[in-house]
Amino acid sequence: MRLVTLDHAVPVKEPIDEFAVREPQAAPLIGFLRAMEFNSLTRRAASHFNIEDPDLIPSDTAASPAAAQGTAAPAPSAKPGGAGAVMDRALLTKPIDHDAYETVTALPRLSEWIARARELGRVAVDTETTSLDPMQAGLCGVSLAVMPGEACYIPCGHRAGGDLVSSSRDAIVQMAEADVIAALKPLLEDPGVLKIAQNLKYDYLIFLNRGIRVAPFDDTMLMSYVLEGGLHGHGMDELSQLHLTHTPIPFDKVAGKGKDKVTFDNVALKEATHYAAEDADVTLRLGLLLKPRLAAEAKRTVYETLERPLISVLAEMEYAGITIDPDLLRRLSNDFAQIQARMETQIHKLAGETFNIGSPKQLGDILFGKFSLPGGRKTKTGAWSTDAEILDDLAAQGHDIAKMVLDWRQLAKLRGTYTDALPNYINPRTGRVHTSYAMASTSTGRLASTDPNLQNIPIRTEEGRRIRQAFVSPPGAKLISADYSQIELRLLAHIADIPELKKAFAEELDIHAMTASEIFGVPVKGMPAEVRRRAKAINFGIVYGISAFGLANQLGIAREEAGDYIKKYFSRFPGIRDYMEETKQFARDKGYVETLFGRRVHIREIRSTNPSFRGGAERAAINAPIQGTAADIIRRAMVRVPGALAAQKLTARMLLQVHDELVFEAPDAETAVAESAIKSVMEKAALPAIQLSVPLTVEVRAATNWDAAH
DNA sequence: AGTCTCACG
DNA sequence: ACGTACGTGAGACTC
Repeated sequence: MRLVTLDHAVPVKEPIDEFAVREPQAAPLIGFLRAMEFNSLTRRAASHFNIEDPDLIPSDTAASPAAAQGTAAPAPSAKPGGAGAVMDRALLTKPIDHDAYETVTALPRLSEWIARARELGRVAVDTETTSLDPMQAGLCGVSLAVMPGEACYIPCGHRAGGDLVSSSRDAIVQMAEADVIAALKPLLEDPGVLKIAQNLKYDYLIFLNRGIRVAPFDDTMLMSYVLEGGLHGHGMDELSQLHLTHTPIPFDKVAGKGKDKVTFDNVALKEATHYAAEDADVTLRLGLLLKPRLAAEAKRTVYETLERPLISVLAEMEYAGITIDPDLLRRLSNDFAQIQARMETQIHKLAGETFNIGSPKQLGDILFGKFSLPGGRKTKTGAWSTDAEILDDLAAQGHDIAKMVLDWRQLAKLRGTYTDALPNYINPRTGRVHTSYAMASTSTGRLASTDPNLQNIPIRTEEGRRIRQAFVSPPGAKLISADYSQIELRLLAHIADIPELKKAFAEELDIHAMTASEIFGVPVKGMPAEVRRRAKAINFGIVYGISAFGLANQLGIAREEAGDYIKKYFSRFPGIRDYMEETKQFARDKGYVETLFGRRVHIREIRSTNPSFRGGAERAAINAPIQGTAADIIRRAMVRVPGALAAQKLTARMLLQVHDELVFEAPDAETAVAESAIKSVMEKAALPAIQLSVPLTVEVRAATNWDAAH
């Protein structure tokens, strides 16, 4: 296997595969114990994180026939465990002793810990900071764990010493941050030392902001996500409870809560050590426990190709951030506010009284109480529902107040969530907006974006698109948007193996028009827009696990009519019904479904006796392989794009991911070359693991703002 | 803290 | 008879 360095990688001086000792044919339980025994404590446990092609790693997904295709390298041969000690469950669950943790306050002791990590070839790492935002956080200290129960905390930014203050100077006994960073950098970048962390992306950014690119690494949160996604959350406290039957010290316990809450730099060193070292200790134990399970449960490829390499890719994206134009947003907000004010006067006039339009309760009371308008529906808590669907109906019946409330609401949404909120996210140091991607929060393998959410920036209305225009490129550069065309329907055609759909995509036909033509018997040429619209809704519905109720609701037609459409669809494409039935059965049997790449999505309520819950679970089971495979494919593209750009000496940077779209920033002179490189990587992203029977098509465009580029 | 509504794919 | 289109996150209001 050839190991190469990527853009931000350090040279691999001793490429040892920590999995190399795994016995390929070991039965799951035996394999688990063996792997635990041999893998966990081998010296020099470097992992090949810097591989050029994520598919060039040993096969472990034989259970997933499709995913096994592309695994080129043979399974590694067994080799002796070497210095590996036996790591048994007793050691991993040995009681936590907070007093056994060391507070490291000077370089000689820190050097000892670093040497110990080097000897073992691995170390668990955790950072304590002053903020959940890693782009603004101050560093309070770093904790390390080398063996279960053997952990330390290295404070370097505390303001409260507690007992650990120097009596002569009343200063806190701690190393300077610069000295800690300088001492840790060689360790954290040492290719021969595996760094284990919980939600590493956070710590990666803390270190990246201080000039360190951590590598190689493992992430316990992501191991858990791959093994047990959909079954439970993947936070450290939950994992500790679940796997170690240990409840870590709650953060509130050391930092307080409510008005007494302080930042971690104000926590006294002794308590800080208890808390921080415990986190590293627990993380190490979780890593030693979960890592062997990845191989034993044939999920190693998913972890190593779709999760682990994405950590640094996402961290670099978040680090880069994106420029927004606050002046444009302010002008928009003012425009919207003026229009809203006029609407408000009108609405109150029609209502015959002033009330808070933003209060669903008050609005419901006016519409359905005071005026007794028809079409009232109650929410599950018994209040009048006033959502857009209800108001649309009222507006269609000629109730102008409903239309006005709808328009008012749209502007309120745009102001509250976007024009007024986004400027507050501009980082004062970088002048840019740095979202955070949650890697383990969805059941399907999608990412989620928070603080702010940049995956739901408006696009569907003209007013909304004006907000998108505020996402801009810096002078001399362009934004490049690249998005997969119809990726989920293409994957449906492949996965359910529907000849007509595959042919339509091969010929790049209008898929919704073709569907309409097939089920309604209307020629594509001269097709009324309404017919195509209905077919489009059906196509979406299929991907969502269609129901007559849902389709009827979406199209505003009778359930019987919707049922007829579905019946027609299934008789025209019987493979779709087969896929749905087989997928439901698979989920019932196994409790999970899988993507083409072997990502497992557990479906918790698939055997529920509650028909409503079970129905929901069945639709989720139908949708997950499609949505999840699309998520896997764009993850693969994201892992490869930075290397592909660097290989052409391009400085273009990936900034955002919006499920089927990637947004880049590139110097003007680079845009054409970058566009074609990006398109090429994205369209080939399923290869070589999966040879899809439909083409993947990516549309790319460059402009000075996101709206124009999309 | 829970509910409702609505922004996105 | 039942209640659902799949997956998210944020802001305002309410209690």
